[in-house]
Amino acid sequence: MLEKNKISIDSSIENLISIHPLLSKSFTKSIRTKTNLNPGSLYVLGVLRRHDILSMSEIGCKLSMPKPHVTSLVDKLIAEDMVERLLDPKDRRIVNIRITEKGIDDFNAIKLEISQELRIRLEKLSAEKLDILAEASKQIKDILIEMELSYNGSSTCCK
Amino acid sequence: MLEKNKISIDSSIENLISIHPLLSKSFTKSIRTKTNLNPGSLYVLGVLRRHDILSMSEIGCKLSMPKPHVTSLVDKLIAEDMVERLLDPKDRRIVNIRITEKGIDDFNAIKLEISQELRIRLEKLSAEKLDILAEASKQIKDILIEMELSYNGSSTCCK
DNA sequence: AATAATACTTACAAAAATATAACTATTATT
DNA sequence: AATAATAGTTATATTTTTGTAAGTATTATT
Repeated sequence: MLEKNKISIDSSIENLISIHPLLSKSFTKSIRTKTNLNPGSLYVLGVLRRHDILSMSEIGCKLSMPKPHVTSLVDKLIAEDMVERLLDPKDRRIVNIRITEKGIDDFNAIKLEISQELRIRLEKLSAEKLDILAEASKQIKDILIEMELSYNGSSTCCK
Repeated sequence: MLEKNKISIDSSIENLISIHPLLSKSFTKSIRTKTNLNPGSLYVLGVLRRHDILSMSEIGCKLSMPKPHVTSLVDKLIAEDMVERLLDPKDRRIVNIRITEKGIDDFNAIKLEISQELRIRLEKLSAEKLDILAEASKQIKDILIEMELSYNGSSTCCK
């Protein structure tokens, strides 16, 4: 590991640790007040929006949630017809969860709702900063998703 | 509002909504397993690390926490000598909280602890991606902190 | 001077997340 | 065939967070 890379890693960690509670502030409260889903169920819906189909274990792994919690969150989403259970024909122990059309529509609507306050604050930024934010947020999202995938494949997750 | 800005805002929101649970996954679990602070207390410590002194109301505002919760989280930090109460000489209703030297040291140590897993994953990234991540995360942090401040000044917060 | 508003605390209830153990059904190993 | 391992569920307890109401001390308003 090069010295230059170490510096990049250190400052990335420093920045990401600061970003986390700031984003949390932006979204968690709106999820509670503006939707009838709890935050956990919405995160499950979000990860299914990205992957379409995941087993119960994979969901728990990707969101670092204990399995029993995943069960209860998925139960709520099923009650709302946002996701559905599919039995895996190759291994009948596995329960695959797929997001439904309604789930996709609802998720998009919820995203609009919970981002209203953030949108108001973003509208006050300069055009230049908005450009920077759009580009930087895309880069971080892509890298985190890439890491999520590689992490998932390792032995430390979904053991 | 220009059409170009709208597009930047929409895609920023889309990206930030995806980033949030991915970061949450990275940190929340390590906070529980590797520290004896609950996540809330650590967020309070983090915001005090950035601002040095804040009143109880300001802390609650910046972290979108109900006041009674702030009281209990600050109590825990005081018990650990990480922060201290200061009476405001100009308005004796106000309780200002200041991070101590020990609080700063502890926070830095905790940051190292809770970022270990993330560090392992970051080390697998290419040098090019690490550069991008370091730069992008700094840009986002700066913009979110700038918004935090302006948000704080508006009438919608700390009412 | 009396009243209202503010900052904070205390007390309590409820929602959400976490952790653990026990259990069923299925698949893999021996 | 017997045993072990895996995927998921159920049940239960604990921690963390949220929300609300009431109360104290102080400051601002009238």
